[in-house]
Amino acid sequence: MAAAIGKSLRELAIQLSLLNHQIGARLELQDVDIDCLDLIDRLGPLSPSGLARQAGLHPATITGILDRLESGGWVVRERDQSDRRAVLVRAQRDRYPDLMRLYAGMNRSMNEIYAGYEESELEVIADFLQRTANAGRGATDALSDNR
Amino acid sequence: MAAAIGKSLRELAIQLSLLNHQIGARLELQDVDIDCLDLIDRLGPLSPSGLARQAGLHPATITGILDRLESGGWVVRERDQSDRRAVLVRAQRDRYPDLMRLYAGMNRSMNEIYAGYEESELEVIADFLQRTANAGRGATDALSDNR
DNA sequence: GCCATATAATACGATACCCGTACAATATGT
DNA sequence: ACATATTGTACGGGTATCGTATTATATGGC
Repeated sequence: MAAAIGKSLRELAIQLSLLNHQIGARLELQDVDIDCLDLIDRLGPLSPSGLARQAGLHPATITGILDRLESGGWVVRERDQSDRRAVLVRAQRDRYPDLMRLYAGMNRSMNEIYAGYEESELEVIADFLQRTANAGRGATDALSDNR
Repeated sequence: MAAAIGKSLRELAIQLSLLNHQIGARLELQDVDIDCLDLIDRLGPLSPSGLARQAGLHPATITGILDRLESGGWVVRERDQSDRRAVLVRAQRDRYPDLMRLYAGMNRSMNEIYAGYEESELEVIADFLQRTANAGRGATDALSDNR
């Protein structure tokens, strides 16, 4: 059973990655841009260097990514009040509908899937996904730390 | 609860994507290369054009990806017997240990997670993941079809 | 307060990637 | 048999990523 989950998980990973790619193409963004936008949205306003650490990318690469995201109106760069060298990147919520429209098909399918489960089962699933995401973060950090 | 799952799912997607990136970097491969290798392994020997369709990429892009995968010994290109224009790409299983070693950390964490669930719960989870992967494929296809 | 050092973000240039087009080889249909 | 379609790849252009250098600001020692 563990093997079946592993298999589905890998399959899920690649499918979500391909979906990400398609959505990125529609918005004239790279897939990594969408990833970064998600990180910015989730981890709140943060600095380019902080984002670089989270995404495991070179700071100079982040500059290019932010240029694209900013010129598309997805984020804004603000001066940090307390440290005038620093920049705070903030997601522009009013741009969200454009993203959600592209996720609409996926969301609809997911709602149908949710409908087929008991609340208690959904709880188990949510917990599992959270644990798995944390495991992914741990494994990623371990790889990037050990050089 | 559905919202919690959606949140965790997005988080999981990005974490797995970042893990993919780290692993790709260790193997001197692009992230998309790993995705393609996975597709080749899962969908069996298939043609470059078939792979291009599955991955939503331009055929010429696939050529470059296969060049990298082949020079690294991850896949081989074989002539198709029945159609001499065509090529069959086959994954090289003897290269798998090198991949698994990089996934070792993630696999260990996953095994710990599995251990915390009943068999019946794992069944629910496996089923959910499979459905979600299918939903992802459907949503991706819908986006790439509609232009 | 002053100066050396550290840190943040980005500009710039080199390398590599992705894709549109062209092309050679082979298959298919009339 | 010959026109057309299809497969895979070579080639060139535009662009992304990253290493390094640079500018601006912060921090710590004296």
